[in-house]
Amino acid sequence: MTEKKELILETALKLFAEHGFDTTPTSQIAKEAGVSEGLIFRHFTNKEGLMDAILAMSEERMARHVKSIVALAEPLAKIHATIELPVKLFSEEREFWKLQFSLKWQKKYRGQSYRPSGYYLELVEVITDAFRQLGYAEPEKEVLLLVMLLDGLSNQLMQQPSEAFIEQTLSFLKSKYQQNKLKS
Amino acid sequence: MTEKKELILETALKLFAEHGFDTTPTSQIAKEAGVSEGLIFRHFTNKEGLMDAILAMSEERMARHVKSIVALAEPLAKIHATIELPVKLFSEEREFWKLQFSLKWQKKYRGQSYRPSGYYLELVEVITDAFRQLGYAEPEKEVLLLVMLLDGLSNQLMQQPSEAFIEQTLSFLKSKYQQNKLKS
DNA sequence: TAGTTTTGTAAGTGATTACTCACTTTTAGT
DNA sequence: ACTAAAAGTGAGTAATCACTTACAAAACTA
Repeated sequence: MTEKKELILETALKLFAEHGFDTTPTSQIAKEAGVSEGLIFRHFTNKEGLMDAILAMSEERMARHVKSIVALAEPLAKIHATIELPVKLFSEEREFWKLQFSLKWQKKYRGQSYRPSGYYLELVEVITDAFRQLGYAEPEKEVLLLVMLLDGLSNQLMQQPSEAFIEQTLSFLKSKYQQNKLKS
Repeated sequence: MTEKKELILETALKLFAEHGFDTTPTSQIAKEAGVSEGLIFRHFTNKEGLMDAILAMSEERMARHVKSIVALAEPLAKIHATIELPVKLFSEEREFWKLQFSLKWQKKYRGQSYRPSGYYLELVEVITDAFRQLGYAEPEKEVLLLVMLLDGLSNQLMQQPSEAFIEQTLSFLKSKYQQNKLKS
């Protein structure tokens, strides 16, 4: 990976997240990266290839996070770590995950490059088990509920809320999942 | 509203929901509507004007639903009706709401045409009150949680789940909000 | 029915776009 | 140092796009 190739990737990520894939011309990417437009196509074949390369980074990054959650011993700790996941993703690589989430709604990337990754499925399994261990009556449904909740949380995070809001929301969510709670 | 004008709106809605705003050429809209391309601009000035006209319909439709929820007497009934809202929206006008939700992620329509409508704010107020009446300790936070949950549910509904899945999920969600539950 | 407005069309137009190509420069292996 | 491959450039190009314009048909109004 040459320096300029990496620069193209970073710039494209930034611009795609900011303006969207379709509304970001390759000419602009080249210009802001300080690179000839032709180089983009030398390295990534076409515009979609550029997007695919960006998407490929997603798997790796998500893998790190999922691994660290799976490694936790306590089932409750796993659930709490999962709740924190969206916030962590957005604080680390805001542009990247913004793009990632917006893609879910685009037909082109549904079912193709953006299919649920293996790590996502692993996380679901692990959390299902965590709910089971905690004595929840319907662990599969609880996971679905948690997934929906985190989707919604990501939605909130898109709007750049304050640190205080995030803190508050997070602890409220966690308070919903505690040892001494009803598990009907 | 002439027949052809309405035809343009319907066709544009369908295509925008299917392929996205930026990736749907006005030429295709005209072609599928069986209308000359120029007529689109006669009626809606430009492509964005067409989108705005579609968006304008959103307020009216949402208004109907919110009004019927607000009219309910029991606070718990209000909450359950709110839970059912996304499913109702998607079953009635799938394409329309798909477009609506995908717009949230597009910079162009965040904060502009797609700002939280008055009806949304009214619903939030009403549901906050419902939670308060039910004795929940932090009604404002409960509403936020419910909003996130329904965002996530809408996400699920995008993937065209089975009737059985919807039924199951809905009743599970409702079971989380019941009179005899903990209200910490 | 004459006149005016509205609705509709077909054929453009200039700008923009993703992508190519012929070419030069840099890098790396021997 | 020689050479071949890889990295990089910049000037195209064909296609597509949103939008315009000149004009005709239809619908309303008097």
